[in-house]
Amino acid sequence: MLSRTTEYALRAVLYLAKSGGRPHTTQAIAEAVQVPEGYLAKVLSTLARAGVLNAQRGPSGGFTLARPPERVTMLDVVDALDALPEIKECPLRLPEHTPVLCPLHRRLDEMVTTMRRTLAATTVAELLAESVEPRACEFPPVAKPTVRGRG
Amino acid sequence: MLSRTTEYALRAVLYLAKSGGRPHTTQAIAEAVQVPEGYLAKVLSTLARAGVLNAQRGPSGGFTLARPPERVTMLDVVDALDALPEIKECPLRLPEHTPVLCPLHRRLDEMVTTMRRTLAATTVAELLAESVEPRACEFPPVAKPTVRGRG
DNA sequence: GGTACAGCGGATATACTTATCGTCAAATGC
DNA sequence: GCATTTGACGATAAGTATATCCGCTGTACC
Repeated sequence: MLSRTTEYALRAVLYLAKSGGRPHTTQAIAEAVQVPEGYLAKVLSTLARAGVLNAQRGPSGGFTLARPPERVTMLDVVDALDALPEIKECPLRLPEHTPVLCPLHRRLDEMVTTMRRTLAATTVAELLAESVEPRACEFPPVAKPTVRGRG
Repeated sequence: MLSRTTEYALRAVLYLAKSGGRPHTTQAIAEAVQVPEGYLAKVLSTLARAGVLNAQRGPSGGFTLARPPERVTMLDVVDALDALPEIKECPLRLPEHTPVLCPLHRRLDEMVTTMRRTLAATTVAELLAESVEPRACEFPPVAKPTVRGRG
């Protein structure tokens, strides 16, 4: 339903929110949330461009949340990527379906709207708070001392 | 959100429901609902295999609805293709996320469930009934065109 | 049986999403 | 300045959804 890319982005944002304010590198996030590092790099860049994350280069750099978790919604993340379609006209472009959509596309539009509302109503902070009980959305331990370089 | 294939399928089913019980060929449907004929052929086959349509070969053959429109829901069509994901476990497969999902995926699962309910609650017959006229309670912001087609 | 119609199924092409890789540019510390 | 860290960006590959093509099979009618 939501793309894999969006799933990755949500996981990454949640991880950053949970891990406090200091920057985390792409590599660290990728290992923690189990997402291909090279691909995650692009996703994180997109989130930074959209203003959801801050990017900091150089030693002890990385990504941080651009706002406190209470002010980042799931919709912010979803919209940063490409996300939800707007159904504002019938794909057939029949004149009689504008501006009032035909019943089929009215239904579909309503579903999208409902999703938007749900996403907009849920902040990252809420997700974190809920995850205290039952057991948190823990991310796998990063036990392995990594060798530099990719892969 | 829903795939293009699903959109095609919904249009085709709606067309068949609207056009009465006699068989319609792939070509006729494709022209009517503006979908690439070769591709639609596969979609219609899938719908027939799923029991939503009946297929009849030979002269004056084609596709018909397998049940009266009152007993075909949008969900029947969507499910016939591949459609909505089931989010029954966290993609990270963390044991502590089963059987209770983490808050993130619980939200996503709820959204899918809501969509399913909406789709299941809407029959093809309802869509047809509504498409006769825009509902009285709706006031399009633009002057109404004189001629009105069907939806 | 023969012929025309229309769906069936496999092979192939195109487009978009997802993933990988290499090179560059900015930040930090010496 | 120079070396190192780390994100930015572009090119490319792999995978999946979408679309096209063509020969085959079942059906109706004569």
